[in-house]
Amino acid sequence: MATGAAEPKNKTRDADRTREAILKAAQHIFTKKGFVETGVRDITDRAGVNQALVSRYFGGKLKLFEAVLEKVLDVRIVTELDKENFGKLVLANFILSTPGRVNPLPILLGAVADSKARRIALRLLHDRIFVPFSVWFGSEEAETRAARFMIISTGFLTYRDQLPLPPFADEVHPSLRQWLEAEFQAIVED
Amino acid sequence: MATGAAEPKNKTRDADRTREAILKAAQHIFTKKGFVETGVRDITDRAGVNQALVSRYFGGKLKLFEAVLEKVLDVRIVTELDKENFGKLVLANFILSTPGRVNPLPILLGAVADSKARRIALRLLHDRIFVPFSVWFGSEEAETRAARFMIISTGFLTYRDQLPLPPFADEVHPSLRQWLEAEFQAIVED
DNA sequence: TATTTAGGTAAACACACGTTTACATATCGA
DNA sequence: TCGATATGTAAACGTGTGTTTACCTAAATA
Repeated sequence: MATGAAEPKNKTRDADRTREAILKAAQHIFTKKGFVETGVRDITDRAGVNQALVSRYFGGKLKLFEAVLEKVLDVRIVTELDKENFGKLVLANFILSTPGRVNPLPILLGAVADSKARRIALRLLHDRIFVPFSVWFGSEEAETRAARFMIISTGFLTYRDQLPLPPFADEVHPSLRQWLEAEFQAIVED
Repeated sequence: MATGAAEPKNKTRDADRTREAILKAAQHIFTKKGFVETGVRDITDRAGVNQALVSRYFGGKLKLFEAVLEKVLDVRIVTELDKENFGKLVLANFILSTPGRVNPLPILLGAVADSKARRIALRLLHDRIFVPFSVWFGSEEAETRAARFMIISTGFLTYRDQLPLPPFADEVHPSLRQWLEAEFQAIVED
């Protein structure tokens, strides 16, 4: 009761509302626990709906995962960047959490352990993140720059969320945060 | 037949040899498929032994995973480093594969999706890698440097092994390799 | 209001997988 | 040689989990 912000049960029957509730709950739990350790019942319990509705409305857990990714992967973020403040902007908008904006990378990374989910995540990662960033970086060594972005993002998020070693006792250590920002900035400058 | 280098069946009964065969097969498959997608039967089939022997000799899949990590995590590599050639040495000995030496990081990273396996991997990662590296780095910002090492290693290996995007068509692109080496070198220099 | 249909539910199903059990047999000491 | 023990095996077991089924009921339609 005190733990989660579970959705209240639908009193009136409304398929669209139910679908949205499932999507929202799924996004939350996939982010938190990863694809493999997230059960369909975890999602439907949180959404306050019946377990069968995941298969009915989305065609199964895997398709639901794909639907969550499609919903969350918003590439417009690339257009909001500028090379002057790339490091700061990326860190604020893409790596650290921002209220109102969902960071898709943790969900994507939560799929690497499952071969089927990974295939889906990989396709979206390529089309919605890697390619747009490559294009945005422009000509010289664009793919290498995009790879550097992916490597640092992936490494940092995995380290922070899955491998809580020092210096992550409470939050990101200032010196590490500073390094991160410089790393991202260097991608567009070096 | 043509695919794997499966162990031949033990003709003579020898518990030690069997244990070794299981460890060797487990190391191979854990590295290749990760903890979650590796089945006990996958391991025992490759080792050419009965499936029950994993539980009998190691106490279960999780304990076997721990035994593989214990066997593979060799910290002596830290003592072989020097700050002059840190980037080159780390890249050669710790990131890229070296014949005869097993890189423990992919096995460790293959456990992040499973909460129980992750706990084991995290403990060993801390004790056998993070702390030794921190100590080796020495005084100033040692933990931040160790974190940078972890982030870049983790990001690169995840990217290369789990998310094969460009520029990884065949092997590591030279410009990316060059960047990686410089990143590692900068950890001890900046 | 009577009928149909879409939305929702509980239970059962199917399958995968780690583990345990009961049994077989090679090895070795007395 | 002859038990005793260690080693190995096949089969069954228990459980977790995604999915399907059969059924129920509120909402919509005429």
